[in-house]
Amino acid sequence: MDQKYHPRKIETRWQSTWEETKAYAVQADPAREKYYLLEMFPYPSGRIHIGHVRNYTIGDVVARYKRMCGYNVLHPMGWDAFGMPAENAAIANNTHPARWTYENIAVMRRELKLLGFSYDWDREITTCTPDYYRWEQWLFIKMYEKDMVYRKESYVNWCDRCQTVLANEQVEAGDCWRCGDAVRQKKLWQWFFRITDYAEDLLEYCDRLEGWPERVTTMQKNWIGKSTGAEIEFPVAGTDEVIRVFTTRPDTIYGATFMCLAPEHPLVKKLSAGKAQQEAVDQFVERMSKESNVDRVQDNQEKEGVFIGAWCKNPVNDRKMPIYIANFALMEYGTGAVMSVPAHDQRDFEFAKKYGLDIIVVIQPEGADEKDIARSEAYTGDGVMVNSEDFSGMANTAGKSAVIDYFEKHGIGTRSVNYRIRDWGISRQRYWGAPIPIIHCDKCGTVPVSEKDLPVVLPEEADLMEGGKSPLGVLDSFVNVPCPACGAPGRRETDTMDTFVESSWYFERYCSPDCDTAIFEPGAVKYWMPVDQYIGGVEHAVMHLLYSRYFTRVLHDMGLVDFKEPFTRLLTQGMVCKETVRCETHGYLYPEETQYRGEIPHCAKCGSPAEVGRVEKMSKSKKNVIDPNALVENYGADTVRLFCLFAAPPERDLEWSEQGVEGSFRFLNRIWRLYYRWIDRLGKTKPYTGEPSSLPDHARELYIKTHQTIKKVTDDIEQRFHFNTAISAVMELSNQLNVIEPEQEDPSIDGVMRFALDSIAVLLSPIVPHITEQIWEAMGNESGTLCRRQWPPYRDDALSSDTRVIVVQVNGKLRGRFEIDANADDAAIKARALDDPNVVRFIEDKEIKKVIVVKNKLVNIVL
RNA sequence: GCCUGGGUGGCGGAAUAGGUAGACGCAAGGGACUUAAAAUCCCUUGAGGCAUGUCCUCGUACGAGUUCGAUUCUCGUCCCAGGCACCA
Repeated sequence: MDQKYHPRKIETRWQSTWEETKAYAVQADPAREKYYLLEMFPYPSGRIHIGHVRNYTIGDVVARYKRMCGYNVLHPMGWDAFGMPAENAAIANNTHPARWTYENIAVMRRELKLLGFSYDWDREITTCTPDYYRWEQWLFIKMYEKDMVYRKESYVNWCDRCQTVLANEQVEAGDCWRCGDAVRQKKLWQWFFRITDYAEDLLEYCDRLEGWPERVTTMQKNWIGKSTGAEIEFPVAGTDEVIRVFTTRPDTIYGATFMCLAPEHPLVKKLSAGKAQQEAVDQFVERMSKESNVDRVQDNQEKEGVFIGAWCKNPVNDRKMPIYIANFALMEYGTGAVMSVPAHDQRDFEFAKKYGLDIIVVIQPEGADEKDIARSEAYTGDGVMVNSEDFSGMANTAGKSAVIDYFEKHGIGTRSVNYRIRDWGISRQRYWGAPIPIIHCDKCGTVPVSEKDLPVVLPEEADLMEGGKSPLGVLDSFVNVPCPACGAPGRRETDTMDTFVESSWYFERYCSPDCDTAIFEPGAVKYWMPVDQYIGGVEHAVMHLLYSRYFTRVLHDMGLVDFKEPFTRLLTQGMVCKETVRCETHGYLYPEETQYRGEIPHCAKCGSPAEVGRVEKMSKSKKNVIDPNALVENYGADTVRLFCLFAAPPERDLEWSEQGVEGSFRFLNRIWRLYYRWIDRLGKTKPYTGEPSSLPDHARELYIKTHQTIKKVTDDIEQRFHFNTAISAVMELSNQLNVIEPEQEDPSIDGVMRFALDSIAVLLSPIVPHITEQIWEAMGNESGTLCRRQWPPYRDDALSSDTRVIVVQVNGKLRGRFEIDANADDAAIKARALDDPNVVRFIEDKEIKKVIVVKNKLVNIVL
C-alpha cells in the first residue's frame, strides 16, 4: 500500500479489471431475485455534464448496494441517439449527423467509464442503429394494424428554427422546448398515436404509482386534464343544424344567454353565409388563423368576437341565444363550442360586458342578494340554484347530476367526460430520426411496409440544407418504391419519428438487446421487467414518462408484456446549480475566466471586479458550468462521486462547491491514512464478530459504534436513498477511529479495530468503489472481491451500550442530564432526575404536579 | 389564479413514530508542527447576557392553537422554487 493516496492510479487499475472480467455483466436467472435499476439514458450531445454524473452516481450506488444484497442486478446504459442537435451540428460543422453522433458516443462512453459506473456494457443500446429502430418500425406497423396510429391534416405546433412539428408536450409557454423560439400554427398532414385512448387508464393508475413522487403524478394528472360534465345539443334557429357543446356546469344551463364557437368551427361558414355579418365573420376568422393558438390563448388576452348572424335555442327554455365566434373558443377542446353563462364564468362575463349581452344569475351563494351577484365579476362558486324553473332551490352541487338526468330523459344531452390531452403527433420533418415505415400509393392509400422489408434504413446520403429541411423527400432512391399491396409505383413517407418514440421502449429492449428475431425475448422481459427503480430528471415528468407508460400499455394490450406500468419506483433527482459570475463588459464568465482576489471575483479578460449573481442551474448560457473530466483528473472519480452524494439528498437541488469537493477529497485521504496506520499491525488479524459482552470496555464501545453505523448506512440507503446521512455516519465512525493511536493500544483492540476498518470499506464501497477495493486488497483480503461481497448484517445485541444518557426537563425546558444503567427502572430514573443538582434549583419549594418518564430518553418534571 | 414542493447557523445540510435543535461537512478564527509555506493535527464557532457555569434568556419564515413537551401535528399569513393556466 502506497503511503499516499493516488486516485488516478488506483482507478485506472480497477476500471480495467472490471472491464476485463466483465464484472457487471448479468444473465437472467430465474433462481435468483432480480433488481432492474435504470437511469435515463443520455442524448449524446458531446460531453458528459455534471448533471449526468450526479444522476448516474446515484444509480450506481443503488446498483452496487443491491448487488451486494444478493440481487441479480440489471444496470444497463445506452444512447438516445436520434435528434435534431445532430442535424444542426452537422450543418454547422459540415459533417454527417451519424458521424457527429458516433463520435460523441465514443467520447461520452469513455467519460462514463472513467467514473467507474457498474454497467453491463454488453447491453449497450444505440437507438440510431437499424438493429434498434427496426423494431420500432415493426411496432409502428403493429400499432397501425390496430388503428393505434392514424394520419390526419391538422393544425400543429411548428418551430421555424427547428423546421419541424412539436407535440403539445414539447411546447413550453409558447416556445420550442429545445431551441426556445416562438412556436406557430401550421396545417400539415401528420401521423398520430392514439394516446387519448388510454387517457382514463393512465390517469387512474397515477394514484397507484406509490413509488413515484407525488409531484410527478400530479403533473401527469394535470396534463391529462379530465373534466366531467355533459354534452348538450342546442338547435340552431330556422335550420336542422344543432350545435353540440361540452360543459362542466350543466347546473348553469338556465343562465346560458349566448353561444361561442371557435373560429374554425365547421358551422361558422354555413351559418354566416349570405348574412349581413358574413364579411365581418370572414375577416375575424382570417385574422384568427394568422394568430397562433398560443398567442390567442396568451395571458389576459382580451376577449373578443363577432356575431355570426344566427341564433340557437336553449333546449331547456327555448331562449333565443345569439351565436358568436370568439377568440377564446378552441376547436381542439371539447366540441369547439361554448355554452356561455356570463353570470358564472369569468370569460363569458367579460365577453357579455363588452358586447352588451344578457347576464342571468342562476346560482346564489348562501345569504347573498341576487342583485350583488355577477356585478363586477362572475360568481363561480357553489350555491343554490335560482331562476331555474323546477330546479330552483336545489343545491347546485346536486343540481349538476339532476340536470343531466333531465337532459337524458328529454334527449337534450348526455353525461360526458373530456380530456385535455391530445393524441401524440409523432411526424417530424427532419432527417435524423427513424423513418416511418409507410408507403403512399395513389390506389391503396397509406400502406405499411411489409415486415420482411424491415428495417426501412435511413439513407446515408444526407444533403442537409440550411434551415434543416429533411433531404429524404428529394432522394429518389429512397422515395420511389412499389406499393406493397398492389405493386404500382408508390412513394415512401419521408417524415421521421419523434425521438421520444425511441425512449418509450428502450428499457424493454435492454432485457435482450441483441435479439434479432423479435422486439425482445418474452422470457427476458418477463424476468427483468418492470424496472424496479428508475432515476432521472424531473424535466421528463410529463413527456418521456407519460409516453413510456402509454407504450407499455400498447405492448400489454398486444399481449407482448404482462404489466401496464414500466417503472415501479421513480426517483427524480434535483438539478446541479452553481453561482453565476458576471462582468459588466464581458457578460457571464466561465469559472476559468474568473480570478479571485481575496473574496472578490474579477474578470480575467479586463481585470475589473465581477458581480456574483444568484445560484442557478448549470448551463452553458450562464457559463456557470464545471467540467467533470477536469475534476476526475484532479481529484479522481471517487471524490467526484462522493461529493455528488454528500452535498445534498438526491431529490433536492445540489449547489456545486469547489471547497466541498476539496472536503470530500480530504475525507478520502483521511481514510487512506487511517488504513495505512494500521495495515502492518492488522494485516493478518481476523475481524471480531462475536458478541459485545465479552469485550473490554473501550473495544466494546467501538464495536457498538460500528454496528450502529452499519445499521444507519443500511437504513439510509434502503429506505430513503439518503446517501448524505449515510456518508456522515461513516465519517463519524472514522473520526472515532482516527483518534485511536496504534502505539498506545494493546492487542485486545485488534479484532474490533479490524472489524471497524473492514466495515468502513464495505459500507463505502458502493459510493467510492475504487479506493475501497484497493484498501480491501491491501488489508489482505482476496483481490477484487469487495464489490461482490455480501452487504454486512448488524448484530441487534450490539446496537446499544450498557448505559443511557437521560435528559431532565422542568416544564419542558432542559435542565440537566445524567448517565444511567440501560436497564434501570422508571423509579430509579425518576429518583436520579429529582436529585440532579441543577434540576433541584428549579423544583425546590415548588409543588410537583406530574413527572413524565420516557424510556431511555428523558424525564419531564411538570410544576 | 390553480396544483405540488420548500423556508432550520456565515454556507450545504442533520434531527427516520411529538421527546437533548444544529449530526456530518464547508467557511471563519485561534493554536501545534515547519526556517517558511503547503499538507496534517488540535481547539473555538446559532444570537445575546452575566454570576464564565453541568449557568440563564431567546432561537427552526410569521401569528395563533393542541400537548407535560412542537422544526415535527392543526388553522391562518408571508415569501421562494417548479408545474399548469382563456380547457368551456
